[in-house]
Amino acid sequence: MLRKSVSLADAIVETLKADIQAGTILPGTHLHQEDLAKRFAVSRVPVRDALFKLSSEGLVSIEANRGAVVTKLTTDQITEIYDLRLILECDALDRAIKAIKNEDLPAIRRALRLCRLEADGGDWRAADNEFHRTIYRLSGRLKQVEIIESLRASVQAYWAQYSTLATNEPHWLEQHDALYRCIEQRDARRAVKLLRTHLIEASIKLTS
Amino acid sequence: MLRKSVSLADAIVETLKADIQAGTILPGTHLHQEDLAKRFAVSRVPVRDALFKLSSEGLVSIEANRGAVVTKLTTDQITEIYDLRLILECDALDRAIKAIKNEDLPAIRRALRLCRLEADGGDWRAADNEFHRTIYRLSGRLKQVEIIESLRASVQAYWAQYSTLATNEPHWLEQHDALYRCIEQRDARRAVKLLRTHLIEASIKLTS
DNA sequence: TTATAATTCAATGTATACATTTATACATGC
DNA sequence: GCATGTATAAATGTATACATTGAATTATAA
Repeated sequence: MLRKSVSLADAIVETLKADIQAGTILPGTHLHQEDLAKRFAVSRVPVRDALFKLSSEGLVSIEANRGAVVTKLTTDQITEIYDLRLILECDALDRAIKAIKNEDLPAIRRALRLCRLEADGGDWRAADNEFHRTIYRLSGRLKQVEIIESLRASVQAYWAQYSTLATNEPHWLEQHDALYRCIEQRDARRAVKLLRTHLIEASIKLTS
Repeated sequence: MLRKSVSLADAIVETLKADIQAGTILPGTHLHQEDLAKRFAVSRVPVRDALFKLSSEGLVSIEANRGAVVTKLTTDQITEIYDLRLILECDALDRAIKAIKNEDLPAIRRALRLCRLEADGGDWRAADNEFHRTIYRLSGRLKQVEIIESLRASVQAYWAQYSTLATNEPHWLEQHDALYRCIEQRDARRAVKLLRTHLIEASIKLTS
């Protein structure tokens, strides 16, 4: 259950993050230190460390003397996050395309292939994240990518109900393909436009 | 030395943050848990909590089993942060002006007065932060404001050498006044343009 | 009955003690 | 002389025990 990565706290972070994003632990759930310590068979100390780290990514909200709660977002907050993603991801994509080299393309193609592979049944959300992260990283803006990752992680839980990409959003795969073609041709303008549409669609779907 | 806010960890966070941003503790400094515990006359536990919280704001970087270091930024990283601030703050300002009501103006004027008051000798950076925060909050985008605050805090330490605003940047006060007038007249376009200039100037000054 | 105050219990916050990891110094081999 | 390996010290990671806070419950008074 708990494969020790480097510290117990990190392992707990990974496990809880997966649970939250998979919808196993729902937003609003109170996370008792004692319970978690029992579940992972560790003391409360690494559990506390883990909760702090999760709070830094915005996945849980900690209130002094009152414990941690899995962050619950209103539709307004989800909209805000998607607006922020729109700004930051479009900028990162634009910069990435302007900085990209031919030798970077195979990595993107690989991520793209993984998306198709995981589209139904598999963990398509993780694959989707990996695809976008791979691209954004090429912008060289690590802080920006970090913030984007955090924002993406925050809304991840609210996609939990859509277990398969293929049945729910069949055209998303085509959008990914189209995005790749734009990147290949260094057509930043069109790529950004695609991403914009992609994100707006997602935002609407999630808040209605 | 340590006025207990709500938890010891929070009090330590406040103190260390002030030290880092004032330049008392320089970027790159290694923060030993034991030393800090001794300094604040507490155990290592709240110190660890505090370090985690500071890391979530990006002020310190933690590596497993290797401790915490006050985040040291390259000029490229500072530039990146200012680019991000440019995007996020301009957007927040635009939204704020479009949402602002007449009853919100006194609070801004008060913050503006404080800026003039602290311009030489006093803590002008805190006053400046408060001024901008007051405005941005009116956008109703709390997550965005939070990210902006975090980014502002990250570069704060690098302004430590400029102890007084009045002697170093006399025209900043006028820029603040001008910004307020734009807000008063709901001239979002011009306000954003001013802020843009303001931030670009700051970025250049800090990275050259 | 309702409101308020005291009590109790459960949760988090903190301290101390132990375990593990990392880095330094020194020794040993080639 | 340089590289490798081992031993030692110092730091962080973790466990256990205690202190404090907050919430629920009961008791009391109006």
